[in-house]
Amino acid sequence: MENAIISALFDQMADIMEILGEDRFRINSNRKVARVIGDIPTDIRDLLAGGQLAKVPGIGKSSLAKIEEFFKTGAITAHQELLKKIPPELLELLTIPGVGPKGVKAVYEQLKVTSIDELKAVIENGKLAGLAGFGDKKAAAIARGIAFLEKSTGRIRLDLALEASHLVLRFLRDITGTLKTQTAGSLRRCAETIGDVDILVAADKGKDSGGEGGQIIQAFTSADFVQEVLAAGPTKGSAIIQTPSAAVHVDVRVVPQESFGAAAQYFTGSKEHNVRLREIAVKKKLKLNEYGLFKGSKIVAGPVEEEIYEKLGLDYVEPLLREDRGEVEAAKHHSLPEIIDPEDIVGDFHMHTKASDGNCGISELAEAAKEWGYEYICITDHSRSSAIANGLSARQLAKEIKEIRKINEKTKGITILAGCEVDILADGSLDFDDKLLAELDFVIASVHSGLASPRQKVTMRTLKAMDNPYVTCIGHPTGRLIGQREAMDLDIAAVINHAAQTQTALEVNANPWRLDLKDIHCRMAIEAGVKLAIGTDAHSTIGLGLMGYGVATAGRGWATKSDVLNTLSLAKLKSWIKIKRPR
DNA sequence: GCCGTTTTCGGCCCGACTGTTTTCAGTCG
Repeated sequence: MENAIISALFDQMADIMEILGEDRFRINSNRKVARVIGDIPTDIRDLLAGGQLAKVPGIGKSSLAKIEEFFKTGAITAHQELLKKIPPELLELLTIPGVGPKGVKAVYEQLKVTSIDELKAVIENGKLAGLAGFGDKKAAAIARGIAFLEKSTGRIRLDLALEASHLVLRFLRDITGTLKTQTAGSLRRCAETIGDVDILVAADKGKDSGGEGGQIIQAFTSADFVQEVLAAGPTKGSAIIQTPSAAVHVDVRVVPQESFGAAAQYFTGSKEHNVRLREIAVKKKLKLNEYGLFKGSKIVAGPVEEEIYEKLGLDYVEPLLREDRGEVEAAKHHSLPEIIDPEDIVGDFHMHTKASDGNCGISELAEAAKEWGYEYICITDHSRSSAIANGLSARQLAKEIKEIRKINEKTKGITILAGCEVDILADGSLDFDDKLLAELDFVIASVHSGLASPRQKVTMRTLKAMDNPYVTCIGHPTGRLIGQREAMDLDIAAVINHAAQTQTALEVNANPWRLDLKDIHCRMAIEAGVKLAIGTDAHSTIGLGLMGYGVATAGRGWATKSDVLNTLSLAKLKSWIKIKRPR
């Protein structure tokens, strides 16, 4: 699938045009095309052939022609023409924090710098500081930016960002002058990775430099956990903080209480969602910024986030949906989904005990799950081929099933289902025979080997597994590990179609390393009528607490309660599973 | 380059912080 490649080409065209100083609106158009293509879950080659690509907002005639050209020739002429104008290595300079297109242009034209190493050299020999518009401080800031880039791993996982936010929130709430706090940005939207953690503080006199704002930022930037201060003004502080698990970039913004809702809206983003809202505001002769929605100088909405949407003639959009993926139109036409809430979840389908690679027993998990208010859980230890995870043999699984039944009889207040995370083998067959699988209440089938195999192979294995009447669900369907391992090259459209045909659920693995299916694939599955099964893949009682990440990912895919299997009562769940099985 | 419930042409979102500046450009989100 070439979506990612084409998206990157459009982004690169925008980068080069920025360095060349071309028209910013045309640059933005290319950026938008790149983003829109990146958000499309299916092969755009198919959409192009079917004529649907021309209808996608943001992709106009010119971009469509470029995409067609790419599929015909494997390249885009306009892109190659742009590449002739600058050395391609120059683009890496744009990744340095503090260096933008103008800076790149200046160092290239005046100092012949084309790489990060060459940039380091002109910082050291003082030539950069001598450049017009630069200076000692700016050179030092760029040196810090390079150092940060070299040690940073880029965007961080959701759980690490959440940990950092808790640390900072606890600190800020104890400061005099803090009236309210709120997480914003991509963390509030539960994006799968987080660039920096945004935290909002409501304070009196936040806009005055001598007021609470300055004091709050000062307290934040001098806190023990702060490793490096990147910026500190009266209303905004930016710092790298050290948590027990990671170094995290945190931005704190202080706003007056009367602007808190507008600021929450503004800083939650996404940027693209906000642009859409501000466009609507302009059409209504209003102005929207982080201090409020204004008619002239009069504030129309500000303290409460919901009112911003209301006054713009929109239904309230949940943060999870704010990605400019059709939610603004839906809010206008009152057709937003009522997305799933963590409270809707009544069970967890995916967990491991110490029989395979977990570290607690069946009863312990059941007792812990009761605390979550669940009606049922399903024990799903690994099968024999997952040797590295101490997978169970057929005999061991048969024994575990008996043990689960016995413990279930003694356990009050929750039902323990017998399941297994059975390996999908290289030929698409399963690790256990149907006779044993038929003993289980719930079967997750997962690919754990050969993830780098060609598209046809990994797709075939997954489709074949779904044909098995005892397979309830495909576990972590794409196999990705965020920031560590690429997803399998799965034909996701084929998998979703087959899941719909075979009454097989697709897992949303809630582990923040996985979040698999991811949001846009969840949405595609839902549109095809496929049920999602959210599982924590817990290896301990603590792991049961990961459910929220999975629920958020499904919500980002526009999932409602009825799209998710583990919102069903036990009786309804059982009859759903039965439909596929032989009578 | 894209788009149209004020437009098929003429617009296109908004502000904070920094550093290098005598009033603002660049970068970021």
